[in-house]
Amino acid sequence: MSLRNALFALLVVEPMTGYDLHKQFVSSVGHVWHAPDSQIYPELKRMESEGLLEGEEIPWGSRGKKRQYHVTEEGKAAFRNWMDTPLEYARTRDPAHLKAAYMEWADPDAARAQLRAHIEHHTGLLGQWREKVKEIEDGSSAMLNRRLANSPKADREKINAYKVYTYEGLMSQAEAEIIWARRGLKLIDRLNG
Amino acid sequence: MSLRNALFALLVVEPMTGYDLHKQFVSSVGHVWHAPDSQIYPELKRMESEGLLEGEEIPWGSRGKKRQYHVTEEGKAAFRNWMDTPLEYARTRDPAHLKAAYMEWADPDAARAQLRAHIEHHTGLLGQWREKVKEIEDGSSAMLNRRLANSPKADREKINAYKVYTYEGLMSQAEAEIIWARRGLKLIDRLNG
DNA sequence: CACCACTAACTATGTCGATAGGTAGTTTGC
DNA sequence: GCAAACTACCTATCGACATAGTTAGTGGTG
Repeated sequence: MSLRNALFALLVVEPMTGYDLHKQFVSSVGHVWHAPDSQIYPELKRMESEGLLEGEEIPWGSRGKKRQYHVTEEGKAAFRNWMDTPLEYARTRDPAHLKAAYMEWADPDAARAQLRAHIEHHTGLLGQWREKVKEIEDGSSAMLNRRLANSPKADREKINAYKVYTYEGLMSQAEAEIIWARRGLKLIDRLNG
Repeated sequence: MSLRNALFALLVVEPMTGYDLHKQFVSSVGHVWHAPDSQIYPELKRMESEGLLEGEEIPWGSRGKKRQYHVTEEGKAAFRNWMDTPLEYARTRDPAHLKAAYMEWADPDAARAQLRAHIEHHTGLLGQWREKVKEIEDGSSAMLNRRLANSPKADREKINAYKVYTYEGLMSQAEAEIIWARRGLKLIDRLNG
């Protein structure tokens, strides 16, 4: 159900094609919800058939065409409804911590490599997110600027603030992972004297 | 593939039935990897057919019977191989942060309720994990004691240390989420002052 | 004008996981 | 002595995701 609402979040800003949405899933929303295009296209059709979206054929070049979707009132209501409904929490499935719990089975060097990869992975994410926050703060994000332009003035501060707030949350997750993995490296050293 | 390795992690300690494993997935391993019994039973069969496990019919009561699985050498090799192979990181799918990113669409009170639920959820987990760490530290966990008894003396310190280390990682994740959600509550107040 | 990257959309297959059942025997407690 | 709870195992269905394709038109570069 979250894919659907990620699509809503993008489409309430401005009408888009499946391909446009797909690109957003690579960059912006992709940071909190990833989806391949093979999931996006069928979901758009389903949403249209349920009356939550409306698609419009628009020409592209001389012979080409594309389908642009916009959110109906019913769709907006569904999105707001999801926003106002508390989440159900999925039970954990965390391969990195699963592995860590049984690390005595690993070769110490492989375990070190694993933790170093964990650090690298989260350092990479951290870098990306810092960039994103910077973009928001100095207003250089095209998507966000369109979103701000299409929104009532009163909402603009909120839109920025919640975006930054979200990225800060992701960043503190990543920082926690990095600290944890560094402690793990020390632990491996200690246990393998 | 992680379900398979979670099963290995339990079965290398001692032979178990599907039902025993299922119970472990509710309590111990379930904290890092959840699985319903409807996934466990077929996976055990698959692993047996691949020669990674061997099942043995043992009587239970007068007419009942159960199937106890133990890991073959091939299975142990497969587990060690997984332990020594770096993880591939799945792209994020985080409904809580997805929602937070578009919180201007929510009713402020609903958003507050959401964040309070987030705090409660993670506070609950934190409590469970603190308990688990205590159990490990004062040696009152039955499963862990069997595992320690079946392990070479040299490994016992490692087994305990990696378990505690894992729970500490989970705990710092939960703490980060709680801090983030508290900041969110303040932010909502400020923006809707 | 050929080439290539990009835009646009879609399909097909397989696994994973959630959910919700069903059957049969066993043990415990009142 | 029987109901309830637990042990044990299994199936069936559905949606979510990953992966890997296919087809067709567009726009820019050498």
